[in-house]
Amino acid sequence: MTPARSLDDVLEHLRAGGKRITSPRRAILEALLKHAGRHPTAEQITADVHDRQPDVDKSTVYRLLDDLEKMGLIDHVHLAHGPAVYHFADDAHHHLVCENCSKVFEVPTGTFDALRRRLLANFDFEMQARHFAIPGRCGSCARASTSQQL
Amino acid sequence: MTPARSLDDVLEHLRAGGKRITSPRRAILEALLKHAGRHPTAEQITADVHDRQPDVDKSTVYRLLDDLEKMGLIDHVHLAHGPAVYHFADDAHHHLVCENCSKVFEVPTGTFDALRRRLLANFDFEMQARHFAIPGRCGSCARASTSQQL
DNA sequence: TTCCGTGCAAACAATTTGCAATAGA
DNA sequence: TCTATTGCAAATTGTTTGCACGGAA
Repeated sequence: MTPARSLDDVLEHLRAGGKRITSPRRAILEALLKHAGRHPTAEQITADVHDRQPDVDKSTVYRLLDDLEKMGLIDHVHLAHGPAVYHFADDAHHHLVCENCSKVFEVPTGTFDALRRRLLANFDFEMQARHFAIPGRCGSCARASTSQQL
Repeated sequence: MTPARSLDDVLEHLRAGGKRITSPRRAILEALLKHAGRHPTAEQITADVHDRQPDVDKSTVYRLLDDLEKMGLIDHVHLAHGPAVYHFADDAHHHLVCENCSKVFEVPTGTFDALRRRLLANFDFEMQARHFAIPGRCGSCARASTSQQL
């Protein structure tokens, strides 16, 4: 996957996919790029767009996010609860979410290779955890709480 | 965890927790027990209850499911998409869901021991995957589709 | 001139909540 | 009696959809 991390880059991908370049799309892409490396929700992206263009509707944001995902430029991830978050597809990683403090930790995809092989060998199942975070408890929350198990 | 798989058993747990025994609760528990070993949704349980007592509201079902979970009698699991499913807590296992055919496969919790240890050692993170299924593709769907990767 | 893309409003699914009436203990 | 529990309706959250208008190509 060629990284697509500049506005021109993504616009080019859009054009190549037969999509039109519009002002809402520019604004959404700029917001997305601004959040690169983080995990923005559709709502956060929409809020960002609204700073500049208050009339852009959230449905437009969702529609473009869908398109970008179909084009393989971005991925969505469901954290333990709440809305999906988005990140660039070339920034491949898996996610751990603390169910207590909601912090998100990124781990290299290789971390799951052994499990992936085991599920394939023992259960004939091709794991695909890209879109779902692994929930649990981060170290500091685990130590902070003397309470019962999660 | 003492298995609680008979109506009397669960009623006893409820009483012990200071809860009242009511007719809606009996019906919900009977439906739950009838589905033991499967993965019913709140809606399926409600439908079941309605066969006998059409006036029981789904909010009542949700409220009892919450209570039972707080008491440690049942667990909920989020499959890849759609509603949560419920199963008895003593029937501990993890879930694989095929994103194509939606079939659910149960795997022993031990399957994840190595990953659990690795996440703890490398990332100071206590994995708790009980409430979330691992999505992917089951063998037959993987072989059936000559299409692209998930 | 074509359609694609858009804002708007409404629909959606799953779940939660407020509230007054009811019924267990 | 006394308060937990219930049905009902409405609110919530995150996301999707139908539709007619407007603007990119």
